[in-house]
Amino acid sequence: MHWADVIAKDIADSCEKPLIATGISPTGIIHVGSLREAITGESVRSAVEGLGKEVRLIYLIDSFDPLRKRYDFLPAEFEKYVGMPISRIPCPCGKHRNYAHHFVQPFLDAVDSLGVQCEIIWTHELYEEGKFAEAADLAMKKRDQVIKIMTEVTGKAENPEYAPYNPICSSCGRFAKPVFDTYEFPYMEYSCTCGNHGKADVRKAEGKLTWRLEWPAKWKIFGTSAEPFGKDHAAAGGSYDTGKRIVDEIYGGKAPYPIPYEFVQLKGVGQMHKSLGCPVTGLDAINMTPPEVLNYLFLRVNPSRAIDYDSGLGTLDIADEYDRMERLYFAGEWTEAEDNSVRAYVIAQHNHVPVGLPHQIPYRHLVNVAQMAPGFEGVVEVLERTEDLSDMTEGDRKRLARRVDCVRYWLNGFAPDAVKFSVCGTVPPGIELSMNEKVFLKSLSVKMYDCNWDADSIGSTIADTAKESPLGLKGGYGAMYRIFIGKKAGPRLGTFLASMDKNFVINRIVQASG
RNA sequence: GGGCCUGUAGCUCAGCUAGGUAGAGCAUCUGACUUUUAAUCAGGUGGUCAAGGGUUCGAAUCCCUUCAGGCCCGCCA
Repeated sequence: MHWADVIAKDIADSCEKPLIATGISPTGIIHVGSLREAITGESVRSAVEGLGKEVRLIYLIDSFDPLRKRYDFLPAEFEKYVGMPISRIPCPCGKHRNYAHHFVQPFLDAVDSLGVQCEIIWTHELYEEGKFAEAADLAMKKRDQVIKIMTEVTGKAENPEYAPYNPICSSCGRFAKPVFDTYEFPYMEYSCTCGNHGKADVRKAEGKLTWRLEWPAKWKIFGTSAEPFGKDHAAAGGSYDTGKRIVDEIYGGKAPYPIPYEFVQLKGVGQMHKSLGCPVTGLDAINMTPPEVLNYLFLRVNPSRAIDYDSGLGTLDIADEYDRMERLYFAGEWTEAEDNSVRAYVIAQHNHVPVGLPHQIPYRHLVNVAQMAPGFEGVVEVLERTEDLSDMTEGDRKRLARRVDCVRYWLNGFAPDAVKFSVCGTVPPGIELSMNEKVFLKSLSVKMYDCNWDADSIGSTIADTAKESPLGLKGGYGAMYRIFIGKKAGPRLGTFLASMDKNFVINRIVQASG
């Protein structure tokens, strides 16, 4: 059974109306790993839904987290915002409502395009609405017990100064040091490094629970039944362990069914980190991988397995594999070894499996075609030279358009040079042709005048001419690639040349043969 | 120091909570298509399932030990 089905079954068996929670802390640039969490959550949600249960997925944005430091990608003036909640820091680019929005908005768009059906919840709004008041009050009243749990679970030395709740200074807007012994609901005194003393109202957004207390508070508030989280939280003595006891002993609630997952690494680069910029951001991944394929990428392996995200040729492999699974699914026949992947394909649709096999264009082929013609219509034109596209549905066209965009994005920033080509404006300088090659090109140029300008005719004209030459097919093709794109190999010549102007092609051949 | 995860064909991974003769894709090789390159198809090669021990009629699968790699442990998915 696929892992998402196993988890879904457990959840469906133990909850009447399951609620899956997931979230993100948008303190910096969002990376591919964040996508794993969202997709894992949505996959479990749709699998539970498939079992006939009413199920919700909420997406919590930790918009009230403080900015820890001025990251390198932030302008120098952001130094002054360190220590403030990110919902109250201005947007770095000026186009969004605040800092949190700036980093999370593109990601939310991405999540939307992946078909994740979730309710977005902003943590800073929860604080403003006083949703955390009860938890904050309990945590403060039972602070001794909280500290006891912390030391017991983490095995670290007891810290009598441990603050379950951090007030925000009314003067400078940064998190300040709480004064514990005068606490009386709802007011908490504090003294700030800026010299200000004051009182924070825990019913208002005048302070924040620390992460280890906030997480279980969310479980209690929403009644979370399952939640995916990174392995950092899953470590022994980590925040899931402390949260489990906090929610039970302090708040009187229940911990969710845990779905820990391994981190995603970049192939050949290593671990990603939100506070450093990363070479491939979550947005890049979204832009270069079709959404359905990205879903599939995370679904095909167990959450416990680390993923090396390959932004190179691996992107093509995974798209091809996705298409193959799609074909198997609609053919209704596959081997046992493929069972898991076919199921991953189905879950990747989030209960919206197409009614019939979509019109597939091989992804690798698209990489070539996208380089032969501009725009989407241009691509369609080239494709139509060799293939009947009349049976394409509106959905097929949309998918193709999206894939073309992805391929272009990939070609621009991530594709290895080996797959890239562009038609040179003249015979590339430095290209030396042998006498045989020149003779071949000369006789080819003559035949090309009489050749119909379609892929098949061009292909056979070149093949026939090459076979008559001592160069043979291989040598003939090689010469053509060199004079057109300056490389030893390239896309199939028939379709490739057919996408260009006949006179241009002939002129080039004549030019090179002289 | 504590803990989690991983180790199956060159690569990416199924199979491990049904213990019963090792699987898929990619790559590679061969052949077909009277176009051998980067749109197709059909075949083939390829693994003492990290190592050792135990349970069993039988173990990739369950148990123990070891080795290797990755990662986490009051910020981080």
